[in-house]
Amino acid sequence: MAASTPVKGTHTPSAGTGSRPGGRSARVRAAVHRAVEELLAEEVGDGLTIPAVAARAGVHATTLYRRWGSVGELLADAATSRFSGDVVVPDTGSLRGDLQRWAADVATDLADPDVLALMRATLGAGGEQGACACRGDREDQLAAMIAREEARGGAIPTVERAADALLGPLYYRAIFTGEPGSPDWARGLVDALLPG
Amino acid sequence: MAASTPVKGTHTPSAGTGSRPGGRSARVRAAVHRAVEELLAEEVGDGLTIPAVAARAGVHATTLYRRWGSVGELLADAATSRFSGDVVVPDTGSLRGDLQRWAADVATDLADPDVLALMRATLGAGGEQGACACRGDREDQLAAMIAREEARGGAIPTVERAADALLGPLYYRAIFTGEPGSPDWARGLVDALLPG
DNA sequence: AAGCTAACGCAACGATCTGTGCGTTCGTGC
DNA sequence: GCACGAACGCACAGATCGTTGCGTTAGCTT
Repeated sequence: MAASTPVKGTHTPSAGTGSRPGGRSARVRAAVHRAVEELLAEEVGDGLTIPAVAARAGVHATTLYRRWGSVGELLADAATSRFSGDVVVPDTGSLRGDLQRWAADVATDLADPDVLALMRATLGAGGEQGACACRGDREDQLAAMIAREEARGGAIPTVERAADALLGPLYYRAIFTGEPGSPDWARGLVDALLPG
Repeated sequence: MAASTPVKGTHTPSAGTGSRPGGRSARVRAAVHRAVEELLAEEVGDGLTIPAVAARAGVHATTLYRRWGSVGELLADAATSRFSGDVVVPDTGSLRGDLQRWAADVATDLADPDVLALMRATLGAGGEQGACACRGDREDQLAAMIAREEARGGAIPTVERAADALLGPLYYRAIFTGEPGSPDWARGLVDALLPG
Protein backbone atom coordinates (compact mmCIF):
# COMPACT_ATOMS: atom_id res chain seq x y z
CA MET A 1 0.00 0.00 0.00
CA ALA A 2 0.90 3.63 0.03
CA ALA A 3 1.85 3.48 -3.60
CA SER A 4 1.90 6.80 -5.31
CA THR A 5 1.12 8.53 -8.54
CA PRO A 6 2.66 11.78 -9.63
CA VAL A 7 0.25 14.55 -10.45
CA LYS A 8 1.80 17.39 -12.25
CA GLY A 9 5.49 17.94 -12.45
CA THR A 10 5.88 21.58 -13.27
CA HIS A 11 8.95 22.49 -11.35
CA THR A 12 10.69 24.59 -13.92
CA PRO A 13 11.79 28.17 -13.28
CA SER A 14 9.19 30.86 -13.62
CA ALA A 15 10.84 32.71 -16.50
CA GLY A 16 8.77 31.72 -19.47
CA THR A 17 11.27 33.49 -21.69
CA GLY A 18 13.15 30.23 -21.44
CA SER A 19 16.73 31.01 -22.19
CA ARG A 20 19.20 29.65 -19.75
CA PRO A 21 17.84 27.59 -16.90
CA GLY A 22 21.27 26.09 -16.44
CA GLY A 23 23.59 25.66 -13.51
CA ARG A 24 24.32 29.03 -12.06
CA SER A 25 20.87 30.51 -12.44
CA ALA A 26 19.34 27.49 -10.78
CA ARG A 27 21.86 27.73 -7.97
CA VAL A 28 21.09 31.37 -7.41
CA ARG A 29 17.39 30.63 -7.48
CA ALA A 30 17.69 27.91 -4.89
CA ALA A 31 19.90 30.02 -2.64
CA VAL A 32 17.48 32.92 -2.83
CA HIS A 33 14.49 30.74 -2.05
CA ARG A 34 16.24 29.27 0.93
CA ALA A 35 17.25 32.73 2.11
CA VAL A 36 13.64 33.86 1.91
CA GLU A 37 12.45 30.95 4.00
CA GLU A 38 15.22 31.42 6.53
CA LEU A 39 14.59 35.11 6.96
CA LEU A 40 10.86 34.59 7.31
CA ALA A 41 11.50 31.89 9.88
CA GLU A 42 13.57 34.37 11.87
CA GLU A 43 10.61 36.60 12.41
CA VAL A 44 11.74 39.51 10.33
CA GLY A 45 8.12 39.56 9.32
CA ASP A 46 7.61 43.16 8.55
CA GLY A 47 10.73 44.14 6.71
CA LEU A 48 11.61 41.34 4.37
CA THR A 49 13.63 43.36 1.90
CA ILE A 50 15.48 42.54 -1.27
CA PRO A 51 18.88 43.58 0.13
CA ALA A 52 18.37 41.39 3.18
CA VAL A 53 17.54 38.37 1.06
CA ALA A 54 20.46 39.07 -1.24
CA ALA A 55 22.90 39.31 1.64
CA ARG A 56 21.66 36.07 3.16
CA ALA A 57 21.78 34.24 -0.14
CA GLY A 58 25.26 35.50 -0.93
CA VAL A 59 24.03 37.14 -4.13
CA HIS A 60 24.02 40.74 -5.17
CA ALA A 61 20.82 42.68 -4.75
CA THR A 62 20.98 43.79 -8.36
CA THR A 63 20.37 40.25 -9.46
CA LEU A 64 17.22 40.00 -7.40
CA TYR A 65 15.91 43.30 -8.67
CA ARG A 66 16.48 42.18 -12.22
CA ARG A 67 15.08 38.69 -11.93
CA TRP A 68 12.12 39.30 -9.67
CA GLY A 69 11.65 43.02 -9.51
CA SER A 70 9.75 43.21 -6.24
CA VAL A 71 9.39 41.36 -2.97
CA GLY A 72 5.91 40.32 -4.00
CA GLU A 73 7.00 38.49 -7.11
CA LEU A 74 9.91 36.97 -5.26
CA LEU A 75 7.64 35.62 -2.57
CA ALA A 76 5.15 34.33 -5.11
CA ASP A 77 7.96 32.49 -6.87
CA ALA A 78 9.29 31.06 -3.63
CA ALA A 79 5.81 29.95 -2.63
CA THR A 80 5.20 28.32 -5.99
CA SER A 81 8.45 26.45 -5.71
CA ARG A 82 7.64 25.38 -2.17
CA PHE A 83 4.00 24.44 -2.57
CA SER A 84 3.62 23.06 -6.03
CA GLY A 85 6.62 20.88 -6.55
CA ASP A 86 6.14 17.38 -7.84
CA VAL A 87 3.66 15.96 -5.40
CA VAL A 88 2.31 12.49 -5.03
CA VAL A 89 -1.17 11.66 -3.87
CA PRO A 90 -1.66 8.60 -1.68
CA ASP A 91 -3.28 5.51 -3.14
CA THR A 92 -4.67 3.35 -0.38
CA GLY A 93 -7.42 1.73 -2.39
CA SER A 94 -10.36 3.70 -1.03
CA LEU A 95 -11.31 7.33 -1.29
CA ARG A 96 -11.69 7.61 2.46
CA GLY A 97 -8.25 6.22 3.04
CA ASP A 98 -6.72 8.45 0.40
CA LEU A 99 -8.33 11.56 1.75
CA GLN A 100 -7.50 10.75 5.34
CA ARG A 101 -3.88 10.21 4.57
CA TRP A 102 -3.72 13.25 2.35
CA ALA A 103 -5.48 15.50 4.85
CA ALA A 104 -3.15 14.35 7.59
CA ASP A 105 -0.17 15.11 5.38
CA VAL A 106 -1.47 18.56 4.58
CA ALA A 107 -2.13 19.23 8.25
CA THR A 108 1.39 18.17 9.13
CA ASP A 109 2.78 20.42 6.43
CA LEU A 110 0.74 23.40 7.57
CA ALA A 111 1.83 22.87 11.15
CA ASP A 112 5.34 23.99 10.27
CA PRO A 113 5.77 27.59 11.44
CA ASP A 114 8.12 28.32 8.57
CA VAL A 115 5.51 27.27 6.04
CA LEU A 116 3.00 29.47 7.78
CA ALA A 117 5.31 32.45 7.69
CA LEU A 118 5.94 31.95 3.99
CA MET A 119 2.25 31.69 3.25
CA ARG A 120 1.32 34.76 5.26
CA ALA A 121 4.05 36.87 3.73
CA THR A 122 3.15 35.72 0.24
CA LEU A 123 -0.50 36.48 0.76
CA GLY A 124 0.35 39.92 2.01
CA ALA A 125 2.76 40.97 -0.67
CA GLY A 126 1.66 38.95 -3.66
CA GLY A 127 -2.02 39.78 -3.89
CA GLU A 128 -4.01 37.51 -6.15
CA GLN A 129 -1.04 35.75 -7.67
CA GLY A 130 0.50 34.99 -4.32
CA ALA A 131 -2.75 33.56 -3.01
CA CYS A 132 -2.97 31.08 -5.86
CA ALA A 133 0.67 30.16 -5.38
CA CYS A 134 -0.10 29.16 -1.80
CA ARG A 135 -2.87 26.83 -2.88
CA GLY A 136 -0.39 25.08 -5.07
CA ASP A 137 -1.66 21.87 -6.60
CA ARG A 138 -3.82 20.96 -3.66
CA GLU A 139 -7.11 21.17 -5.51
CA ASP A 140 -5.68 19.19 -8.39
CA GLN A 141 -4.61 16.50 -5.99
CA LEU A 142 -8.11 16.38 -4.56
CA ALA A 143 -9.57 16.12 -8.03
CA ALA A 144 -7.16 13.31 -8.87
CA MET A 145 -8.18 11.24 -5.87
CA ILE A 146 -11.86 11.79 -6.53
CA ALA A 147 -11.49 10.95 -10.20
CA ARG A 148 -9.80 7.70 -9.28
CA GLU A 149 -12.65 6.77 -6.97
CA GLU A 150 -15.09 7.63 -9.72
CA ALA A 151 -13.26 5.26 -12.04
CA ARG A 152 -13.68 2.59 -9.39
CA GLY A 153 -17.40 3.23 -9.43
CA GLY A 154 -17.67 4.49 -5.87
CA ALA A 155 -19.78 7.31 -4.52
CA ILE A 156 -17.97 10.61 -4.81
CA PRO A 157 -18.49 14.15 -3.58
CA THR A 158 -17.88 17.09 -5.88
CA VAL A 159 -14.41 18.55 -5.86
CA GLU A 160 -15.93 21.80 -4.72
CA ARG A 161 -17.51 20.29 -1.64
CA ALA A 162 -14.37 18.37 -0.82
CA ALA A 163 -12.33 21.56 -1.04
CA ASP A 164 -14.81 23.34 1.22
CA ALA A 165 -14.84 20.56 3.77
CA LEU A 166 -11.11 19.82 3.80
CA LEU A 167 -8.99 22.63 2.44
CA GLY A 168 -11.22 25.25 4.03
CA PRO A 169 -10.78 24.16 7.65
CA LEU A 170 -7.18 23.13 7.13
CA TYR A 171 -6.09 26.47 5.76
CA TYR A 172 -8.35 28.53 7.98
CA ARG A 173 -6.94 26.98 11.12
CA ALA A 174 -3.39 27.27 9.98
CA ILE A 175 -3.58 30.87 8.87
CA PHE A 176 -6.08 32.54 11.15
CA THR A 177 -5.85 30.69 14.44
CA GLY A 178 -2.71 30.19 16.38
CA GLU A 179 -3.11 26.43 16.55
CA PRO A 180 -2.94 24.46 13.33
CA GLY A 181 -4.96 21.29 13.21
CA SER A 182 -3.52 17.92 14.15
CA PRO A 183 -3.41 14.98 11.72
CA ASP A 184 -6.12 13.24 13.71
CA TRP A 185 -8.36 16.26 13.50
CA ALA A 186 -7.73 16.39 9.76
CA ARG A 187 -8.83 12.78 9.42
CA GLY A 188 -12.00 13.71 11.27
CA LEU A 189 -12.74 16.26 8.57
CA VAL A 190 -12.84 13.44 6.04
CA ASP A 191 -15.34 11.56 8.19
CA ALA A 192 -17.53 14.63 8.30
CA LEU A 193 -17.38 14.88 4.53
CA LEU A 194 -18.01 11.30 3.50
CA PRO A 195 -21.29 9.59 4.43
CA GLY A 196 -21.28 6.59 6.71
CA MET B 1 -37.96 39.20 13.18
CA ALA B 2 -34.33 39.79 12.52
CA ALA B 3 -33.97 41.28 15.95
CA SER B 4 -30.45 41.56 17.17
CA THR B 5 -28.31 41.18 20.23
CA PRO B 6 -24.95 42.84 20.67
CA VAL B 7 -22.09 40.54 21.35
CA LYS B 8 -19.04 42.26 22.55
CA GLY B 9 -18.56 45.94 22.24
CA THR B 10 -14.84 46.42 22.53
CA HIS B 11 -14.21 49.28 20.21
CA THR B 12 -11.78 51.25 22.27
CA PRO B 13 -8.36 52.31 21.00
CA SER B 14 -5.59 49.83 21.21
CA ALA B 15 -3.42 51.79 23.64
CA GLY B 16 -4.03 50.09 26.91
CA THR B 17 -1.97 52.80 28.59
CA GLY B 18 -5.24 54.68 28.60
CA SER B 19 -4.39 58.30 28.69
CA ARG B 20 -6.24 60.44 26.24
CA PRO B 21 -8.69 58.76 23.91
CA GLY B 22 -10.34 62.11 23.32
CA GLY B 23 -11.26 64.07 20.25
CA ARG B 24 -8.14 64.70 18.23
CA SER B 25 -6.50 61.37 18.78
CA ALA B 26 -9.66 59.61 17.74
CA ARG B 27 -9.91 61.77 14.66
CA VAL B 28 -6.36 61.01 13.66
CA ARG B 29 -6.96 57.34 14.27
CA ALA B 30 -10.01 57.28 12.06
CA ALA B 31 -8.31 59.25 9.31
CA VAL B 32 -5.33 56.92 9.36
CA HIS B 33 -7.49 53.82 9.24
CA ARG B 34 -9.43 55.19 6.31
CA ALA B 35 -6.20 56.11 4.55
CA VAL B 36 -4.92 52.57 5.00
CA GLU B 37 -8.07 51.10 3.48
CA GLU B 38 -8.05 53.54 0.61
CA LEU B 39 -4.42 52.94 -0.25
CA LEU B 40 -4.85 49.18 -0.09
CA ALA B 41 -7.89 49.46 -2.34
CA GLU B 42 -5.79 51.32 -4.87
CA GLU B 43 -3.54 48.35 -5.36
CA VAL B 44 -0.41 49.79 -3.87
CA GLY B 45 -0.09 46.31 -2.49
CA ASP B 46 3.59 45.94 -2.16
CA GLY B 47 4.71 49.26 -0.81
CA LEU B 48 2.21 50.37 1.76
CA THR B 49 4.48 52.71 3.66
CA ILE B 50 4.05 54.90 6.69
CA PRO B 51 4.76 58.14 4.80
CA ALA B 52 2.19 57.27 2.15
CA VAL B 53 -0.48 56.61 4.75
CA ALA B 54 0.42 59.79 6.58
CA ALA B 55 0.18 61.89 3.44
CA ARG B 56 -3.19 60.42 2.53
CA ALA B 57 -4.54 60.89 6.03
CA GLY B 58 -3.31 64.46 6.23
CA VAL B 59 -1.21 63.66 9.28
CA HIS B 60 2.51 63.83 9.76
CA ALA B 61 4.48 60.65 9.46
CA THR B 62 6.08 61.27 12.83
CA THR B 63 2.75 60.71 14.49
CA LEU B 64 2.35 57.34 12.86
CA TYR B 65 5.84 56.25 13.78
CA ARG B 66 5.21 57.22 17.37
CA ARG B 67 1.75 55.73 17.76
CA TRP B 68 2.13 52.54 15.77
CA GLY B 69 5.81 52.12 15.13
CA SER B 70 5.56 49.81 12.13
CA VAL B 71 3.28 49.03 9.23
CA GLY B 72 2.50 45.68 10.79
CA GLU B 73 1.08 47.13 13.98
CA LEU B 74 -0.76 49.77 12.04
CA LEU B 75 -2.41 47.18 9.85
CA ALA B 76 -3.26 45.00 12.81
CA ASP B 77 -4.91 47.96 14.47
CA ALA B 78 -6.82 48.88 11.34
CA ALA B 79 -7.96 45.30 10.91
CA THR B 80 -9.09 45.06 14.50
CA SER B 81 -11.07 48.25 14.11
CA ARG B 82 -12.60 47.03 10.89
CA PHE B 83 -13.39 43.45 11.81
CA SER B 84 -14.27 43.47 15.47
CA GLY B 85 -16.42 46.49 15.90
CA ASP B 86 -19.71 46.15 17.71
CA VAL B 87 -21.41 43.41 15.78
CA VAL B 88 -24.88 42.01 16.04
CA VAL B 89 -25.78 38.41 15.39
CA PRO B 90 -29.08 37.63 13.70
CA ASP B 91 -31.93 36.18 15.74
CA THR B 92 -34.39 34.46 13.48
CA GLY B 93 -35.69 31.98 16.01
CA SER B 94 -33.85 28.90 14.75
CA LEU B 95 -30.20 27.99 14.64
CA ARG B 96 -30.40 27.14 10.97
CA GLY B 97 -31.94 30.49 10.16
CA ASP B 98 -29.41 32.35 12.27
CA LEU B 99 -26.47 30.58 10.74
CA GLN B 100 -27.74 30.97 7.20
CA ARG B 101 -28.27 34.66 7.57
CA TRP B 102 -24.97 35.11 9.35
CA ALA B 103 -23.03 33.06 6.81
CA ALA B 104 -24.56 35.02 3.96
CA ASP B 105 -23.59 38.27 5.68
CA VAL B 106 -20.04 37.08 6.19
CA ALA B 107 -19.83 35.98 2.57
CA THR B 108 -21.06 39.36 1.40
CA ASP B 109 -18.53 41.08 3.59
CA LEU B 110 -15.68 38.94 2.34
CA ALA B 111 -16.70 39.56 -1.26
CA ASP B 112 -15.56 43.18 -0.97
CA PRO B 113 -12.15 43.50 -2.63
CA ASP B 114 -11.12 46.19 -0.20
CA VAL B 115 -11.77 43.91 2.74
CA LEU B 116 -9.76 41.22 1.05
CA ALA B 117 -6.85 43.55 0.47
CA LEU B 118 -6.88 44.63 4.09
CA MET B 119 -6.94 41.05 5.29
CA ARG B 120 -4.14 39.91 3.03
CA ALA B 121 -1.93 42.83 3.92
CA THR B 122 -2.58 42.36 7.61
CA LEU B 123 -1.81 38.66 7.43
CA GLY B 124 1.41 39.39 5.64
CA ALA B 125 2.73 42.12 7.87
CA GLY B 126 1.12 41.38 11.21
CA GLY B 127 2.08 37.77 11.77
CA GLU B 128 0.18 36.06 14.54
CA GLN B 129 -1.42 39.18 15.91
CA GLY B 130 -2.65 40.29 12.53
CA ALA B 131 -4.16 36.90 11.81
CA CYS B 132 -6.23 36.98 14.96
CA ALA B 133 -7.30 40.54 14.19
CA CYS B 134 -8.73 39.32 10.89
CA ARG B 135 -10.85 36.70 12.60
CA GLY B 136 -12.35 39.42 14.70
CA ASP B 137 -15.30 38.31 16.78
CA ARG B 138 -16.55 35.81 14.28
CA GLU B 139 -16.03 32.77 16.47
CA ASP B 140 -17.64 34.54 19.39
CA GLN B 141 -20.65 35.30 17.25
CA LEU B 142 -20.84 31.67 16.26
CA ALA B 143 -20.65 30.62 19.88
CA ALA B 144 -23.38 33.08 20.81
CA MET B 145 -25.80 31.68 18.24
CA ILE B 146 -25.08 28.12 19.27
CA ALA B 147 -25.46 28.95 22.95
CA ARG B 148 -28.83 30.49 22.27
CA GLU B 149 -29.98 27.36 20.48
CA GLU B 150 -28.72 25.28 23.35
CA ALA B 151 -30.80 27.38 25.75
CA ARG B 152 -33.78 26.62 23.54
CA GLY B 153 -33.05 22.94 23.96
CA GLY B 154 -32.27 22.25 20.32
CA ALA B 155 -29.61 19.98 18.88
CA ILE B 156 -26.34 21.85 18.50
CA PRO B 157 -22.98 21.19 16.90
CA THR B 158 -19.80 22.10 18.69
CA VAL B 159 -18.44 25.55 18.05
CA GLU B 160 -15.32 23.92 16.70
CA ARG B 161 -17.20 21.95 14.06
CA ALA B 162 -19.27 24.96 13.11
CA ALA B 163 -16.12 27.03 12.67
CA ASP B 164 -14.59 24.30 10.53
CA ALA B 165 -17.68 23.93 8.37
CA LEU B 166 -18.49 27.63 7.98
CA LEU B 167 -15.57 29.92 8.69
CA GLY B 168 -13.13 27.53 7.07
CA PRO B 169 -14.68 27.48 3.59
CA LEU B 170 -15.71 31.13 3.78
CA TYR B 171 -12.25 32.40 4.56
CA TYR B 172 -10.45 29.89 2.39
CA ARG B 173 -12.40 30.88 -0.68
CA ALA B 174 -12.05 34.56 -0.01
CA ILE B 175 -8.35 34.53 0.62
CA PHE B 176 -6.95 31.76 -1.53
CA THR B 177 -9.19 31.56 -4.56
CA GLY B 178 -10.01 34.44 -6.79
CA GLU B 179 -13.75 33.99 -6.42
CA PRO B 180 -15.28 34.55 -3.02
CA GLY B 181 -18.37 32.55 -2.24
CA SER B 182 -21.86 33.84 -2.90
CA PRO B 183 -24.45 34.24 -0.13
CA ASP B 184 -26.38 31.29 -1.55
CA TRP B 185 -23.33 29.12 -1.45
CA ALA B 186 -22.72 30.22 2.14
CA ARG B 187 -26.24 29.15 3.08
CA GLY B 188 -25.49 25.79 1.53
CA LEU B 189 -22.60 25.39 3.95
CA VAL B 190 -25.06 25.58 6.81
CA ASP B 191 -27.16 22.83 5.25
CA ALA B 192 -24.07 20.66 5.01
CA LEU B 193 -23.34 21.28 8.68
CA LEU B 194 -26.75 20.78 10.24
CA PRO B 195 -28.50 17.39 9.97
CA GLY B 196 -31.78 17.16 8.13
C1' DA C 1 37.51 23.83 -27.99
C1' DA C 2 36.06 28.48 -29.23
C1' DG C 3 32.50 32.07 -29.66
C1' DC C 4 28.22 34.02 -28.25
C1' DT C 5 25.22 35.85 -25.04
C1' DA C 6 22.41 35.52 -20.95
C1' DA C 7 23.10 36.20 -16.25
C1' DC C 8 25.78 38.00 -12.55
C1' DG C 9 29.05 41.18 -9.82
C1' DC C 10 30.28 45.86 -8.92
C1' DA C 11 29.97 50.83 -7.92
C1' DA C 12 27.58 54.93 -7.77
C1' DC C 13 23.51 57.94 -7.62
C1' DG C 14 18.94 59.62 -6.36
C1' DA C 15 14.85 58.74 -3.84
C1' DT C 16 12.57 57.30 -0.02
C1' DC C 17 12.15 55.76 4.52
C1' DT C 18 13.15 55.76 9.68
C1' DG C 19 14.16 58.16 13.81
C1' DT C 20 15.05 62.42 16.94
C1' DG C 21 14.72 66.96 19.33
C1' DC C 22 11.99 70.86 20.09
C1' DG C 23 8.12 73.99 19.93
C1' DT C 24 3.03 74.14 19.62
C1' DT C 25 -1.74 72.71 20.03
C1' DC C 26 -5.55 70.77 22.30
C1' DG C 27 -7.88 67.40 25.51
C1' DT C 28 -8.45 66.58 30.44
C1' DG C 29 -8.83 67.44 35.47
C1' DC C 30 -8.91 70.78 39.22
C1' DG D 1 -11.63 79.24 33.62
C1' DC D 2 -6.84 77.68 34.30
C1' DA D 3 -2.97 74.83 34.49
C1' DC D 4 -0.93 70.47 33.22
C1' DG D 5 0.57 67.13 30.10
C1' DA D 6 -0.24 64.15 26.24
C1' DA D 7 -0.39 64.10 21.42
C1' DC D 8 0.75 66.42 17.23
C1' DG D 9 3.38 69.42 13.67
C1' DC D 10 7.87 70.65 12.00
C1' DA D 11 12.62 70.44 10.40
C1' DC D 12 16.61 67.95 10.08
C1' DA D 13 19.91 64.02 9.70
C1' DG D 14 21.22 59.18 9.21
C1' DA D 15 20.20 54.94 7.08
C1' DT D 16 18.31 52.01 3.76
C1' DC D 17 16.24 51.05 -0.51
C1' DG D 18 15.53 51.01 -5.68
C1' DT D 19 17.74 51.78 -10.09
C1' DT D 20 21.13 52.29 -13.83
C1' DG D 21 25.47 51.56 -16.64
C1' DC D 22 29.31 48.86 -17.46
C1' DG D 23 32.62 45.13 -17.04
C1' DT D 24 33.09 40.11 -16.05
C1' DT D 25 31.80 35.30 -15.46
C1' DA D 26 30.04 31.13 -17.11
C1' DG D 27 26.17 28.33 -19.64
C1' DC D 28 24.96 26.85 -24.12
C1' DT D 29 25.82 25.98 -29.14
C1' DT D 30 28.38 24.14 -33.05
